[in-house]
Amino acid sequence: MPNSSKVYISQLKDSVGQVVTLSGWLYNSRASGKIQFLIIRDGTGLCQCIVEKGKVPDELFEQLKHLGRESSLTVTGTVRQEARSVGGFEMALTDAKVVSPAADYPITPKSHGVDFLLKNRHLHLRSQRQWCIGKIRHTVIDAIRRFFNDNGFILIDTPILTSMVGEDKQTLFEVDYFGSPLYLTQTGQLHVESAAMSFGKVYCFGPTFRAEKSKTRRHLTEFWMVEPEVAFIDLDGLLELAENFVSFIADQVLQNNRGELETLGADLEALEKIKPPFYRLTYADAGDILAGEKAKKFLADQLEDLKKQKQQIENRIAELEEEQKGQIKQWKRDKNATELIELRSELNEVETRIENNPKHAKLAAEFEWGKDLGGSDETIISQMHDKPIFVTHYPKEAKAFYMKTDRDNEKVVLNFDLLAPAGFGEIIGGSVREDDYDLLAARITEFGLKVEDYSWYLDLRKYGSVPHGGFGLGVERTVAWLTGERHIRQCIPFPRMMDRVYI
RNA sequence: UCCCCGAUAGCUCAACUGGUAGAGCGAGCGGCUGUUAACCGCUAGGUUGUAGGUUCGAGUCCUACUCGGGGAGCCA
Repeated sequence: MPNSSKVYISQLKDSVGQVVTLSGWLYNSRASGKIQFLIIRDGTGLCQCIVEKGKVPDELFEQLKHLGRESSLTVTGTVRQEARSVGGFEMALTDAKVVSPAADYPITPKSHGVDFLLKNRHLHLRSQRQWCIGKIRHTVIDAIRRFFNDNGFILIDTPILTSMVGEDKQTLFEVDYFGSPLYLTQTGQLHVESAAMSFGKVYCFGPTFRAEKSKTRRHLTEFWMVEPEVAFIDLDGLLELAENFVSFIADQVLQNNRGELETLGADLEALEKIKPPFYRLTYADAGDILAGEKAKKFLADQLEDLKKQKQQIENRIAELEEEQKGQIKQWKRDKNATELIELRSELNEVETRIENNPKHAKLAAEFEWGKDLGGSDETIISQMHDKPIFVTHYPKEAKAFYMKTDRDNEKVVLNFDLLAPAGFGEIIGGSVREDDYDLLAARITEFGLKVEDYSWYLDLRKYGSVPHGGFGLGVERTVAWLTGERHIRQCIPFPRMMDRVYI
């Protein structure tokens, strides 16, 4: 290569008019006789490269014409502004060197099923959608650390191997630790509480493990969670912290990843709305909504809507199928076939929702004070709002032993869940912790746990106990919500699901 | 643990009430000087998840199993 400077695609705007060199992979290519369009990705973005016959050696022209997707290569050319090109810039090639040719790359620019993509996860990470999500996940994690670091919180690394049972032993992964059982942590909370008594404001951030047998789009067995814990704070203080925190994350993503959000088709307008204050409901309020006319009407309207949608899709399918039977041009026939495939998959989804709607309505109508809110209940509440919703003061019996009883109403605890709007559901769970030694010891016993096993945890209530609390935010759920990705398994590079680990 | 749905070409999907498997994409070859998941022509590509059953005949019906998807419970 001649003396051209090496640049990244993200910096092309500073190189207009100059001859530069890019290194990357062939994302896609189109040939049109004497001109070729190569889309190259280098990790920072996409760039269209123009290869004109006569401007490069004939041999190279032919080589590039037959180069497979995801071949690695280095290209040199002149950068120019070009509105028609992805990213707004393109490169007129004068030279290129294939580093390593690739053939038969399994992932094509057309649609693929989830199973296929997960089996090819190591390659799928290269595709646009995963790349955008990965960049946003990076911003989310960076925002999480920055928010706490800039607000006087100290990072505490809690153990991954633990003997403590935070919530329920059945949902823990057991590990053989030199002959005796130990568990993969499902929360750093208990440990982080002790650190809060030293530093005041702390947080832990790491992977967490749940052996829940949940096969849904919002579950992973291994996921990342950040858990702040603050001494001398009450429920209102926690809610305020949580809404500022979540708003900051959303704002950072909007500032740094607008392009990625657009590529993903995220709802930017909805994201702009994520600003304090969030909605505040008590568990009792939520119950009234669920069991009342409002939710009933909401779900009935939704069902009507879905049925209308279904009818429309079916009509269109019938129309197209009729057309396919007649005498039509081949290209029209192919186009219809593509549309039919899309419509059928849409229809499938709408039908599932129609099927689930009455079930969810029934569960909501059967709301009974004392039970925890179900996943579908949270979805309904979430769908009824356009901003995140706090649900507070759950019944004591539905929640963990460490949550502080409301001194004004002994039946409920000072806890909260934060539900993301538009049907995404829970992204945060948190509470004020029981800080009274005797009450906590009694709760431990009530839960069938041994007080001896929690002696160090109880010590925190023995030596200078203070009101304190915290919460846990799920990174993947947050990323899924912000990006509009329907399944959280797309929001972690290498997802672990129940009975299912690919690479 | 329970409920619903599915498995057909490398991928995404068709095949009306049982009649002998077809598109698009991808791959290969050719055409086209501005393409945007380009387009056009040709070629190759299948023991219809496995095992059994009903039938003159099974991708289609029945049974069991395997694998996958969605949801409930539980949760971030």
